Parts: sequence; structure tokens; C-alpha cells
Amino acid sequence: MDIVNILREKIHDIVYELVEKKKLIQPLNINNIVVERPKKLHQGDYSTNAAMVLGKMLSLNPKDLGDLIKLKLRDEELIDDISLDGPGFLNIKINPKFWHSLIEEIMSNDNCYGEVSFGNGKKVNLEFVSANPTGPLHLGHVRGAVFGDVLSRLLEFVGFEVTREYYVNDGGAQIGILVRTVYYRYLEKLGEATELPEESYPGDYLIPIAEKLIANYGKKLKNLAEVERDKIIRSFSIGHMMEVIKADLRSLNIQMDNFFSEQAMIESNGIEISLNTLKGKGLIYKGTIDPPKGKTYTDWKVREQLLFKSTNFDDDIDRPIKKSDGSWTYFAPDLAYHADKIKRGFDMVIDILGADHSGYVSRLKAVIKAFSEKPVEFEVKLVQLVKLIKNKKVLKMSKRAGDYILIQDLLKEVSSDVIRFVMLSRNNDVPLDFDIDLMLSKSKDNPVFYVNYAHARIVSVLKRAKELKLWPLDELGDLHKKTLPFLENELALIKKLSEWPNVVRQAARYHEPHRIAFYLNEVASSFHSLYQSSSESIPYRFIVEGSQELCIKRLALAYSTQIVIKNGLSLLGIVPLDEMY
RNA sequence: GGCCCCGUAGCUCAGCUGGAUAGAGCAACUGACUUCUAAUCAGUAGGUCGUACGUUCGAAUCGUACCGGGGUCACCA
Repeated sequence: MDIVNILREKIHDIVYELVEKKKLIQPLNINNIVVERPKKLHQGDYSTNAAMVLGKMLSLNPKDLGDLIKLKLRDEELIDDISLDGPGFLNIKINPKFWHSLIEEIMSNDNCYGEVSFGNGKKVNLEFVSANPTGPLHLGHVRGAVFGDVLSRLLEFVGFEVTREYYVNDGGAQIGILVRTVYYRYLEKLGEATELPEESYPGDYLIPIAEKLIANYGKKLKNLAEVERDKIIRSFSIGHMMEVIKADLRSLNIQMDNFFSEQAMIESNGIEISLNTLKGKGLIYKGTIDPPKGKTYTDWKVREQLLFKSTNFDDDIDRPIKKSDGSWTYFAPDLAYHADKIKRGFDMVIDILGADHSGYVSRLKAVIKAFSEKPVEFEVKLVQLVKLIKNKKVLKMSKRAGDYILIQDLLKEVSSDVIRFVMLSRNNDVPLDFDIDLMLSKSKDNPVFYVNYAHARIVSVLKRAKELKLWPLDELGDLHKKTLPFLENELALIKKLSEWPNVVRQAARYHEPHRIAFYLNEVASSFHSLYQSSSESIPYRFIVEGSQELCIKRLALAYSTQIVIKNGLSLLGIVPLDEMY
């Protein structure tokens, strides 16, 4: 029995009934009505703002409505007591015998506990990582990658159908730099290079590609015409870089469903096709744009360019599609790519981008609006910068400077599980310090450690219980037949566990996977607190010799906690530890 | 200058999308291991939620203006 959900439904029913009676004209926003744990213990087990939300909509006194709702709820067996407090909160005290049912609910649902379903099979396109195939991933990419991956898992968990997509920027000018640099490395390996080209990627990571080229082609490439040579190096290098990136993603336990190639789209005239659609809507024209106000340009040139009329869709200026030399701007293929997403019929499109792309958001929104016949939900999640810190010093990561820390090297020091958890230990739009020393510490400073430790403690207790033939439970009869009441600090943990479905719901609805990580910390804290507690100098034990009833009750609680931790970590793509290292 | 994000305890951050007396962790101080793992726990202390108006029964949360920090702004992708 999911107590919170039952309360929600009952309250919703009453609200609908009242709305019916009062003939409410405005649409009812039921999502504003929440059932939550109050901050203070004396305010009951759960509280709801239903009377206040409804009062506002019906222009009625919340207290009168509260009384009405209270009368309707009072007779429920689930509810022990209900009171109307403050500005109109209904504070609900749960009949203590139902806590056993909650524990039963968690144990019988196991992996599915918390599976709230509201996605209704809607199709979601979730684009993330999308790093250029000109170098390995850096920590910023990893943050976006983990964010996207966990959001995918979350959305799937609540019933959406998710396509995880990586946009491969294999068509633009930066690929030219890649090819040039690889060719330089190739010559260098043959002992013929002079100096690094002016525009290049100086990092060592391109050397293996050159070695492979030599292994495959020997010295032959030198003698080929430039066009032909570049073509070979190009596909060779992109292929190799994507393999490196895919390997990094695999090590981080991230699996994409689709790699969308920019180059392939360009070759199949994807850009022209999209532009024709826009032309048909009168959204393409030749014109000039003004320089940004307040910024001084010494070399501003007025240019006539092909422009997309994104100002029709709330963008600040119209955006150029072609450069003056007739080639595409960066935006052109991206426009076509997003048009393609719409064409594929997704109900929801989500982009996860680095915060340095914030200026890009409004034109992408414009593209989506221009192409979608019916409204498509579109959201861009910007992920802020990650600072890598070691020995209290910030390590710079730059493709240009070449001082690059490879994810594979980082993984030798810190496990993927730790990286994943830490990447979600902040809201996505606040910068993150990734402190390696902290990640290695075996203490509360290290957030995953704390959660894992709680899990390991539970596993250890259950193992001991098994040795004593106290576990598993089903050999010992049904829990609900045992009537021993829970202690106050046990109840604190149980109520925390009861929040789980709600945490999932909120995290999925608002696309905020970090909430899972924060919640798991709270569960771990509540568990450690119970584990360490004592009454009258007698330490708390899950296994109490001589009282099977106590054992059953407490072991069931421990096991329920394990289920919630396991489910939470699994959404984060992390495998819980059974014992500490 | 325009746009986006941030500003909450000494530090790092939550704050369930408008609710009750604003919460954690770290650092500081006090205390708890003969244990199913003390890598943990309990307690004390710490606040003009950047500032000022406004919206209403009610604002850290919404609006406007300002202050401070970061990002970004036409042939770079």
C-alpha cells in the first residue's frame, strides 16, 4: 500500500467532487495540490495544501473548505487524526498499523517500488553528449552525459519511450583541422614533419590514429592527391575518435540508441529539404543583420546573407544560414537536424547542452516552432561547467593547449559510480567542482560512499540474519500479522521511504535527476541514525536475540531500505556495494 | 550594452515550482565504540534568503528596477 498515493487519490477525488458542486469555470490544476511530509514532526505525518489551492480557485475561505475536506477524510481507516492548521493546511496522522502495510508494499514491489506511471508511452528524443569527434571527452561532456543518461532512465521508469541520441558533428570545418593535425602526426611518425600546423589539436591523443594510418597504408598517403588523401584520413580519424568516445561512454555505463551523423544528413540534402519547407512558409530571406548593440566592432562588415526569420518565434535576431562564401553556417545543419527530430514524430524533444551554448537556445526553440504542426514539448537543459580539482588546484582542460586529462586516466583513480554520483550532486545549472581527493576519501565527504555504506551495512545485517535462520522472511509468516508497533526513529526512516515515489515523480516531471542523489543521502542518513541509535544505553539492533517478532519487524525495515537505495542507485546507473572496500 | 544562469549560515549547496518557526553537509565546540562495519551517530552554535519596490491571505520562490559573479553575442564550431 502506497500511503502517499492513496492519500493523493482520496484528496483528488474530494477536490473533484467539490469542484463539480461549485461549478468551477477555470481549469483545475490538480498538480498544485500536493501531499507532502511537513517539515515539523508535530504537524502530522503528511499534510496537504488542497484547501488553500482550491480556496484560491473558488474564491472561498480556505478554512471553510478545509473543514469540509476534513469531514470527508475523517472516517478513513487509514487516517488516525486530521487537523486544520495555519493558513489552511490539513495535517494528517496515519493509523500506525498501516506502516506495516507500507513495508509490505515495498518488499512485494521490490524493483518496481516507486514506479509511478505518467509517461503513457509518449516518445521522447533526448539528445546529449554530442561532443565533436575531434578529441576525447572532457569532464563537461561527462556531466552532460551522466545527466542525460539518468534523465533517460528516469523518464523510462515513469513510462516514456526514450531515444538517446548523439549528434555527431562530422561535417563542419573543425574536421578539417582534425584531418590536418592527423596528417601532421602521420608525417611526424614517418620522421618528416616540420612543425605543428597553425590551427591544430596539439594533444597526444591523435598520435595513435597516425600510427594506425601507417599500419594500414604505410607511406602511400604521401603520394596521393590532397583531396583523396584527406578523404581517407577524414573517415579514418572520425571513425577512430568515435570509437574512443564510445569506449569512454561505455566505461561510464552509458549506452546511446542512435548516433545521428551530420555529414550523412548533409549528403542526403537534408539541409536543402528543410530550407524548402521554411521557404514555403516564407521564413527564409536574403538580408543583413545588425551588429549586437553595445558591443563595438572595428571590423564589422554589412553582409547580405541567407537568413532564417526566427524573430517570428521570439528570437532576438534572425539567424544566418549561409556564410558570404556560400557555405553553410554551423546553424544550418543543426536547424535541419532539429527539423528531422520533429519529422520523426517525437512528442517531446530534449537537448542537453553545455552552458556555453545558452545563446543558442532561442534559435533552436524557433526551429522547433517553425517545423512542428502541433505543439511539441521542447526543452533545453543547460549543464554548467565542471572544474577538476586535485591537491586543491584547478586543472585546466583544453583541446587547444593540449593539456588534457583523459577520462580513461581519471577512471583509473575514481570509479565510474563515483563520477556518476558526483555529477548529480548539484543542480544542473550551478557550476560543479570535481575534487578528486574528495572522491577518493572514505568518509561522508564522499557522497556515494555514505550511501553505499548504508547499503553495505544492511547487506551485512541480512547476511548475519540468514546465518541465524531469521531471514528470508517468507519462511516466517506474514508481516502484517505481527502487531508490534514501530519506534519513533524507525518511523522516521519509514516515512522517508514512503517519499520515494513522490521523489521519482518530481524528478521526472521537472527533469531534475539530482533530486534522486539528494534523496538517497537523506535515506542513508536516516538509516545510519537508526543504526547508531540506542535507548536507555541499550544500542539498537536489527537482530534481537530471543524476540523473533522484533527481528522480523526490524529486518523487514532494513530490507525495505535496501530496496529503496538499490532502486535509487539503479536509476543513477550505479551498482550498490555489498561490502566496503 | 542585449540575452541566459547564479547570489540562501564562515565554506559548499538543498529548498518538492507560492505555504507553516528557511534546511543539510563541511569547518568549530561537546559527547558516544567489549557492537549486526564508530568510514558512523547524538548535541551546541551559526541567517536582513544580494538590495529596493510591487503582486496577495502568504514570497527565498512570481514581476519590475538596480548591485555583484559567470557564460554568451554576424563568414567559431
